[in-house]
Amino acid sequence: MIQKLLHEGVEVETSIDGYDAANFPEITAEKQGHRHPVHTVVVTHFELARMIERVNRRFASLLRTEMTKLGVEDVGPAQAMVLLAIGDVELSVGELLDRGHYVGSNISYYLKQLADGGYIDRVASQRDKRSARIRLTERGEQLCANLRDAGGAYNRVLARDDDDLRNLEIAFQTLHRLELVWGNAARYGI
Amino acid sequence: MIQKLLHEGVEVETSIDGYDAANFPEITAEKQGHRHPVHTVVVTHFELARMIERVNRRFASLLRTEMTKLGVEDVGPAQAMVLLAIGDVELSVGELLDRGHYVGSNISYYLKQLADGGYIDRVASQRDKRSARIRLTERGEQLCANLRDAGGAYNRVLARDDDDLRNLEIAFQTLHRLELVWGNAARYGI
DNA sequence: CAAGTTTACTTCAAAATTTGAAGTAAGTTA
DNA sequence: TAACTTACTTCAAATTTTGAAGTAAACTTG
Repeated sequence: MIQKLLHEGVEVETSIDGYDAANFPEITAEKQGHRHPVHTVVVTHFELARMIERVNRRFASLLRTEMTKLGVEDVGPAQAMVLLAIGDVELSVGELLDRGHYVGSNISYYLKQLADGGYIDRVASQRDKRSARIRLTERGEQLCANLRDAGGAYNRVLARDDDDLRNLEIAFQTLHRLELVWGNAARYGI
Repeated sequence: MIQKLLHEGVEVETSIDGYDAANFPEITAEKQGHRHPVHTVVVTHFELARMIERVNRRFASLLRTEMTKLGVEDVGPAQAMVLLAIGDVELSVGELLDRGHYVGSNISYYLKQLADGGYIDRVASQRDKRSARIRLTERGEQLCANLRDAGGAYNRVLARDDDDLRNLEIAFQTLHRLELVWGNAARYGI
């Protein structure tokens, strides 16, 4: 029964928290013609992608707001994400590319701005002089720390109890699976 | 014990599928100083956001590839996402804005291109002539159908069994919660 | 070890996307 | 009916992303 649905999408049941299928007419419309009456919706490949796109947009604008509050003017949210991706370790540009699935020239561009703003240091590796080693400066660490501070409030709202923790874990790992599937498909075809 | 962690992040346990904490040194680095030895990582607010950003990038490039395969040249993946957001119903620009949390001028811009390409029809509403009613044309529906067709393969890979289904559901709903929390925070402050 | 290849990144220009301020025209309200 | 709000559009500017070259160091192979 479920197998028959796989061409169409992924059968799921509601509902976490305030979520209500009625908010998603475009989804509920797709459950036509199968047997479960209520509290069963079908999440397709594209539903997920659209959700991810929306959530990403929301987060970017949130981050922009936080940065404005912090008085950061010289770099934008995209660059801040790069800083967070670097974290507290020293790494090469290539490693950074892997971390965010960025395109090379894109990261290069961001790193230039971040270096100009004094948020990172770049040193040519001793072992391999082609490879630039990147690390946060005091200033970069400070910005990350401030952002993480501001983020604490969200962590508290999002993770109220064990159920939330479990769900966040599953969401994280499922997204990772999407990342792999979509990434491999891009490289080798599905 | 968990409550103490909430300032830092969300405690979770591994692992779905091929996921291995070793792939995420930036996360495992954060589990310093708490008691679980292995298979326990901390997913912060920003870990999730970065994951979402990455997955979104992957999907966009996948979509671009699919569209190239289909020979679609006149619109890009962002516009295709708008088409998918419209779906098979007729709606106003405002409703579309809500569906994707777009900015008005942005959607206007996309709709112009989609209309120029013959993918959508816009008709002024009879009841309220300010309001444009949008709907897919034959051509728009065809593109969506083709994309959905191509997407079937991903649905099959992603949803192999009941466990997958459950996880995808939870991921979807958890993302929806993120959407709400991040969105409300943006509007009212947290 | 010289010549060619690959790797690791950078640069630049062009394209795509997003934002924000200003505009228009229809509806609503006082 | 004047003022305000809503629903969108337009345009210019900013931001982000792509893609094609380019550079220089490291490998590899005859």
